Amino acid sequence: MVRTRFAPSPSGYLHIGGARTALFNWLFARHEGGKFILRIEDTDVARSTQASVDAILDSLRWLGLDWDEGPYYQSQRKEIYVDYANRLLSSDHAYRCFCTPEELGERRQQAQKEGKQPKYDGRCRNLKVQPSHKPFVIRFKTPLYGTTTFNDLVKGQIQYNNSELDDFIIMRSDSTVTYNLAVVVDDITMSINHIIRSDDHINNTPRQMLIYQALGENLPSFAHVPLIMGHDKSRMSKRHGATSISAYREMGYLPQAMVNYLVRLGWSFGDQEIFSCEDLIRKFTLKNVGKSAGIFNPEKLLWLNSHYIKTTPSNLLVDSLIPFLKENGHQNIDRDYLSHIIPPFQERSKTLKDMADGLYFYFQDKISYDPKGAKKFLTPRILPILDQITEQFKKPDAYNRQKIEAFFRELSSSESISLAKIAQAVRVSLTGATVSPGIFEIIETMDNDLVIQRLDEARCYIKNLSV
RNA sequence: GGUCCCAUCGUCUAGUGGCCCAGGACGCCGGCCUCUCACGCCGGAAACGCGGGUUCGAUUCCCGCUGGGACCA
Repeated sequence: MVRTRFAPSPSGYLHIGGARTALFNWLFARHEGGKFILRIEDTDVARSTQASVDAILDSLRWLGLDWDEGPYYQSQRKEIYVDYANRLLSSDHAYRCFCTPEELGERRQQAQKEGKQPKYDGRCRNLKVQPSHKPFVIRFKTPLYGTTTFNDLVKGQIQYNNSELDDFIIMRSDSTVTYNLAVVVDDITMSINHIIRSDDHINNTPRQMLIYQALGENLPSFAHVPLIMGHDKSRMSKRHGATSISAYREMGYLPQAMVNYLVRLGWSFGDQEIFSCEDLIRKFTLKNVGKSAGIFNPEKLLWLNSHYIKTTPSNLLVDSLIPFLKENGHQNIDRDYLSHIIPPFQERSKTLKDMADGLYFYFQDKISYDPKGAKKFLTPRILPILDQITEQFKKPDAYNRQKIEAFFRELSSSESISLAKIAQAVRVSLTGATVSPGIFEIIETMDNDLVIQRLDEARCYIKNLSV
């Protein structure tokens, strides 16, 4: 059975790149009917926080990436790592090194001066007599000759000369183990057989393979997916703007949009752009993952978001939307009513935030007029028209879209005034703005009393102008 | 500096020797629709980094260069 894992270190929010790695692992596991395991790499105590763990788990759930096991925490597995380090020591695949950091620093400088590789010179590799009370680190005994080769599921054949690899440290003098050992021990003990991770780990792979071999374990398959870059082709960081999943959530993006965007950045299925989750699980294979790094493109993400806002049934959108309305100060929103009024907004909102902002006039007691709009459209000339419209809407059966439109068109011809002028005047009266969804739809969905009230207010406004 | 990875429109990509004077999508430009703004629809500009091979024929295979990136130091 396929077993994949996502192993973030909890030193901040889940970022775009990490989310995509998690997504690929999840999709691969789901596609293959395998398991997806979550592991928290929190060995760096100084930078790891519980708040980060919570944030990461929260973002994964939001994206819909559920895990089958874990989260396991590296910080709780220290004895296991030490045990494995000792095994390597006793099987002569590792050795104690007593060189001090100062000595190593000197030798490195010396080597650089002579134009040599600044790698460890293997001085303690075959020590006859070991000092008894000096601190030591444990180094892995890397083969001096030969090559380490693997067939990466994304990149293809990759080969390293073992002579290029030095005797790297697997356990520090304070008995904490280094990254390469911890990862391998975790992946072995958690039976991970497909390691899908970002390609900045490629150079670690041969060292990790050597540890697997020294331990007599079967090698997993490796798949290194390219990194996501910022617009300037450098690795994504804060200075490229919003990079965390939670930031996009707060800006009003939908998880489906995020997933769809992320998966298409580096993976493709012919010319298809839109994928449902089920579709992705069915179609996802590593063979279709591209080899080259991709640049994060916020415009395309925004387009996908607007697509999903448009196509998601309104009743399924309200729960995600309500927090944004609350954020804008609107409380006690009726879900059914909300679901009833948002369809025209779905057509023209790029984010849930946009939508919440656009809906304000439904929920705000007092609206203020856009100055330019009021000046241009709320004129004495339009007053008698607004009077007639107000009268019409006092009739209970007037609030039907077809009837509203028919009435407006009649007015337009009988009063010899363009429909645009009438519509804009009513728009400003009801919404305060010159931009909104179709005015007939607004009248139809807005509370009848509120329509009358706003029209009254607009008429008062015009009357006061002429005084 | 060493090791490794990568290279099709501005961006994401399709393309696995002839179907490609290169297809789709975002963005951009123009038009249509129209009560405003959007949506939608139609149309347009826009790419195979360079140089050698291999081949009857290379975007597609091989080599070199250049460029970008990652890791280590």
